[in-house]
Amino acid sequence: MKQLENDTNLPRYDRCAALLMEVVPLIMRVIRAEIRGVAEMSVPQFRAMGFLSRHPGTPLSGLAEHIGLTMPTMSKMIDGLVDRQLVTRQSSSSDRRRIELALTPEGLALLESVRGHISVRLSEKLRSLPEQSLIAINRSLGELRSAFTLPGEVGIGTEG
Amino acid sequence: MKQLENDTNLPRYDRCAALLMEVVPLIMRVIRAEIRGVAEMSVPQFRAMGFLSRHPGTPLSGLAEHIGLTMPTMSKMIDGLVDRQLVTRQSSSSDRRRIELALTPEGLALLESVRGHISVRLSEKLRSLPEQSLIAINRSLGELRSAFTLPGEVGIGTEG
DNA sequence: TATTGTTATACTCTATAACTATA
DNA sequence: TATAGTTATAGAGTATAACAATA
Repeated sequence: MKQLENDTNLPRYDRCAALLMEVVPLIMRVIRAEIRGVAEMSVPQFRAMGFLSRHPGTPLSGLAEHIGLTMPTMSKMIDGLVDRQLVTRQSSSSDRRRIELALTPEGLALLESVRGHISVRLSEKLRSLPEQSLIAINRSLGELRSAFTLPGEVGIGTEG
Repeated sequence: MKQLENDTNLPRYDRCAALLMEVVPLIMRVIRAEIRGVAEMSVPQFRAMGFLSRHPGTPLSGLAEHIGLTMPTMSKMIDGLVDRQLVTRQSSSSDRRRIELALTPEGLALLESVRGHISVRLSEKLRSLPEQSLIAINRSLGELRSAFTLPGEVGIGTEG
């Protein structure tokens, strides 16, 4: 079954996939622990706040869709963030069914603080690597981002 | 603030950290969706089975510690896997307080099946990248694995 | 009638505390 | 008394279904 023309690259893909299966959860754990520890917040909450920082005024339905949660789930999540005064929830003047969500200044500050803490923690781990490796890793991560970003989708560090 | 000797590399670390924050959750979602979709299983369940495939006979306490869950949580998780006939739970002959955990043949087959499906799904995403990039990405992932693997810790694709 | 959001309910995953059996 | 594991209970986080308000 490896005779087909398209299969010549499969071992390389397999190797890459196996490495991703191994490395990605390791790094995800660091990120999750930092979000929890610094802000007592789940990853989806953090992603939602990141999205709102880029798209203030987003309605609940749009946010739920972008983050990949149902509206009831997002509604409850926003309840909690509003209670913590990290997010504002305001009826739209043009369509009173809609609510426009945005970060409070405290929410934005917390978001930036968490991002900074994650960056510091990840950098600590990266310090063992030589300069030349970091250059290559940066390029590789940029290519992985292209490969895994669907049109309309966003990442944790940027939009959601 | 960029004049300090030690700071010359900081932007590179920052850039790398920001990319990780963005890329890692994207890939994690693909992996999680595949585990859920193929095996109706959570990521920790999948990791536990991966660990048992490498360390059959592990007691509950050891598994809980390696996966990073409490014993009650692991006990309930194993309940479910035993009910599904993916894991066996057998009292130790030398110390009857302990139970020795292992995969059933069905459990091992499911584990391998899920790994294959994840690999296929990740490979699909990687197909857009040129051969040369894959080589560099493989090298980069290997270095990231080194940087993020603590002694005794394991990855999803290998041990846990 | 369709859309936006909330409430009701339930299930999974997780934890801490209390308990049982064994050492 | 100490250890391995389970049971009891509780709190997030998620979903589907039913509901309310608005268009």
